[in-house]
Amino acid sequence: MIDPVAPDGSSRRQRARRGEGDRLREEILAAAEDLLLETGDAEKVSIRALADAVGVTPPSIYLHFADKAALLRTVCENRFAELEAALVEAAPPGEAPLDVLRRKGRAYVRFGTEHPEHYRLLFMLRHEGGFEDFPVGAGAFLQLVQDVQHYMDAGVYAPGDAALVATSLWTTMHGITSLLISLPNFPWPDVDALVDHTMDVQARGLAVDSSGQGGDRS
Amino acid sequence: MIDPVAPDGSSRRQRARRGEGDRLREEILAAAEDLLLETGDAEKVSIRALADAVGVTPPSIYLHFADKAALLRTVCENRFAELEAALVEAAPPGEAPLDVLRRKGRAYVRFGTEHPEHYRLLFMLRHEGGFEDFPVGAGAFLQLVQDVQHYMDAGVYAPGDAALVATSLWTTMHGITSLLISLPNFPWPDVDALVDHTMDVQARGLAVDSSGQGGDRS
DNA sequence: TGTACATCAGTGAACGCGCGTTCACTGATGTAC
DNA sequence: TGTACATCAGTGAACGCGCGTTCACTGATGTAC
Repeated sequence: MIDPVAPDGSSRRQRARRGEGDRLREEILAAAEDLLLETGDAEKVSIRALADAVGVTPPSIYLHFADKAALLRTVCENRFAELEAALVEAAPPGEAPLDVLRRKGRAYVRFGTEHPEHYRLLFMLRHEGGFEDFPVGAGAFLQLVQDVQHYMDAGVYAPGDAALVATSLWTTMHGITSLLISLPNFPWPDVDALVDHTMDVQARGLAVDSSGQGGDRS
Repeated sequence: MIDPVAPDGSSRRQRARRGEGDRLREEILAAAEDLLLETGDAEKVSIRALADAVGVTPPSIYLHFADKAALLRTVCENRFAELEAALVEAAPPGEAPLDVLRRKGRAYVRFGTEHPEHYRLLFMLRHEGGFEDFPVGAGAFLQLVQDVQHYMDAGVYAPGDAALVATSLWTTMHGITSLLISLPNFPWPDVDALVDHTMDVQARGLAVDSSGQGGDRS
């Protein structure tokens, strides 16, 4: 028996048993997540780096993914699911609308600052596809639209275009998150204070009693 | 005299006269802007592509820029100056505060959607530096802080932390701009309507008469 | 219980590519005498 | 006015690198007889 250590010291992975080939697939995906977190640079996630991290040769990756794009798409989907779960978990049902907004806002921004390169992959690179490319993300967005509609129907928000309002809320949260990621050394105020302030301003602006005009004018 | 056309058909640039070496520098910068616009991909702006676009060999670039990073930094600075000019021009002095917000918001978003890869270079890639890296950008931001402070002093906005409010306004505009760039095929509402709505909500949320609490609670 | 064989999870070497950058050089341009 | 020469704007060839991907292969694992 030969020690499974290559001459250069990098450890070589034990071969999966028959029928357990899918194990490598999961290991590759896990390594991609780790690499994104460790290097903080989506460009460093190369086929070769992944193979090295898992302890396997580059061609092995192609046993489990058609190409690099397919691999990254899978990583995206997993992260999207995690983001959606974080948002659902952040606001237990039955809470006051304004608190929901704050909580979800904070959770969204936290997700981005804790996994900056995952967030970059999801929302800061160019994605040509529309909704259909991100079924999970679409679900989370439609949930937000429904929430807004619900608040409008309940008389908490002024009546208006729920999709427009939801889009505005989402882009607002994204603005904070993505600039924190891109310009980490900008003289930021306290992040929670920024999120809370921004959400409060939005909440006041959307509330029925905030103006005599009743919703936006478009 | 030999025709200045290479065998492959690409045109070769006429050599600058003595003392006019800086002309190439300007041509390189112009080519970088063009390449960003045409390809829509900041990664395509390579030393080789630039040299080719200008009609020169790659080493010539190094006569005018220390390295690629220095070149891109110069491109950034130029674009920043243009963004700042667009913002100043968008809102002539003496206008009503709410209109100023709308106009500047629209101008900011338009700058981004018209020059997406320039915008990406400025705000969607990771920049390690703080204010000092972008003196022009810092100027534009401080201007915004002053505007907000001015509106607070004048009783238009509720009193509060002007820097916090300015940061919130900026991240809000950035959120719309950058998501439009990253996800062009998302089912966006009308962009102007989105900007106006978002700015109106912010304006209402910031106005003195929007709540009994008087400003943010932080 | 023993052996031939099909299957499956990988390997090893190589492909062509584009990249940033360096180095020794060339040849036109202007200047001094 | 003519010529030698310094200067300056570039060239041409090459460096080493890491990348995604392909291809023919190997060798351990389980199964059929």
